[in-house]
Amino acid sequence: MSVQGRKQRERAERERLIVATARELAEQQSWDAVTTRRLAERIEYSQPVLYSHFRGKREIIGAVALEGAAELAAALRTAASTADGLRAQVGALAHAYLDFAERNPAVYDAMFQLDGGLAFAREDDTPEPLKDAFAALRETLGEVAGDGVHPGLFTELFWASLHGLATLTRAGRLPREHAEQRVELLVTRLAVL
Amino acid sequence: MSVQGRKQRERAERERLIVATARELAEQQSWDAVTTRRLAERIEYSQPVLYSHFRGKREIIGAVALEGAAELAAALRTAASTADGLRAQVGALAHAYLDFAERNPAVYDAMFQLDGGLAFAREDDTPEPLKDAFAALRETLGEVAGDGVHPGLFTELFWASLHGLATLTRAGRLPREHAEQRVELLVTRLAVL
DNA sequence: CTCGATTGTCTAGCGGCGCTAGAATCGGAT
DNA sequence: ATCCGATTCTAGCGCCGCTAGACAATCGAG
Repeated sequence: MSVQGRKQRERAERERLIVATARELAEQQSWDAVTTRRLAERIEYSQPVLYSHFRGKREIIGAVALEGAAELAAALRTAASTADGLRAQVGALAHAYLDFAERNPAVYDAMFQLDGGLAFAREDDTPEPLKDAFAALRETLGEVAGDGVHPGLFTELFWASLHGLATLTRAGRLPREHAEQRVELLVTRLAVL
Repeated sequence: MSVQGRKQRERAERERLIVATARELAEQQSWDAVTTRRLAERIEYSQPVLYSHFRGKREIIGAVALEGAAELAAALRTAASTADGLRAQVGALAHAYLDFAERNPAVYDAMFQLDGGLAFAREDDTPEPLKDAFAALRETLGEVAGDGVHPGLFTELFWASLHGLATLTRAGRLPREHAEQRVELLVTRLAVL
């Protein structure tokens, strides 16, 4: 009865291959270059095979986004736990966030710029990895929200600021030159230490 | 000799029509709905006419973006000049910015999310309206940067925060519910009053 | 062991996209 | 009235996301 099992494993493996290949192609060239034809060619299957795993291109982007969210959450927790003292922790958290966006631009786009068909904001059906990445931010930032300020709300604001810095920098709207100073200013001003 | 003049005017008029129609269609439906075919049909010319005014779709988006930048700059200046006191001015500025993004989502996308082929960051060839919108922010925000903080850098950070709030809210990533409180918190914490 | 049914994969094609070459038409100057 | 240059259009290229239907491989029942 292990025949079915083997098939299932092979199928799951192929799904991982699709997601990994899409991500790779997006990082190498851009999401525009990730067409169903090229993706199919790279995994050495025909186009329709993609549609037996995902409803369409959106869902593939969504899968990359979820993978990215899990990695981001882990990176944030590592950064926060490595630093000593509140101030350093918040700084490390912010840097880790911006580093992630800078080093994985395509994944970051999949998460926050493209339509990956992922639900949000409605508490219930937001995918777990995304909630967890937010939770990772909140664990540290909740400590510096200040008296009488809701930790969740404070985290949302801090996150939005990071997101703005990340996207505007990457789009060439903000010179990379003083990126460091902007982060420092953000941490100093927003966090109550 | 006014024949040439009339033709030039008609041509300029048609160009305005193209930009206005693209903007309208984008706001009504979405930028995805703005295809060269549909756009051509709405202005009652054939597709290639669009290419006698713009290099391609990107440039049309860029034209909408520039129009939007000029409007945003004006809205920001009006807001700042209407309020009394530094604190109120900064608050009004922030609200005006977010209102603009909320009320003109397609235009905002043209400016900051889509590729309109506009240069940035390199001081020299950034289009005038964009520099001016940034200048409008700086005029007010420069007053509250705080001692020893470069006004331009402070403005960049404040702008990035607003941009983050605008995009994440519009994408449904942040609940609209406490939007007001987030802005208040941003103003209170970032600005040195 | 055979043979129909089920499952999996592929070929081929649909409608729509941005963009362009070359035909057709128009309008002012001679 | 006729020509010629500018303007506009028709038609079509190569690509996109997606899917119907043909075909092959695999499995379970007789």
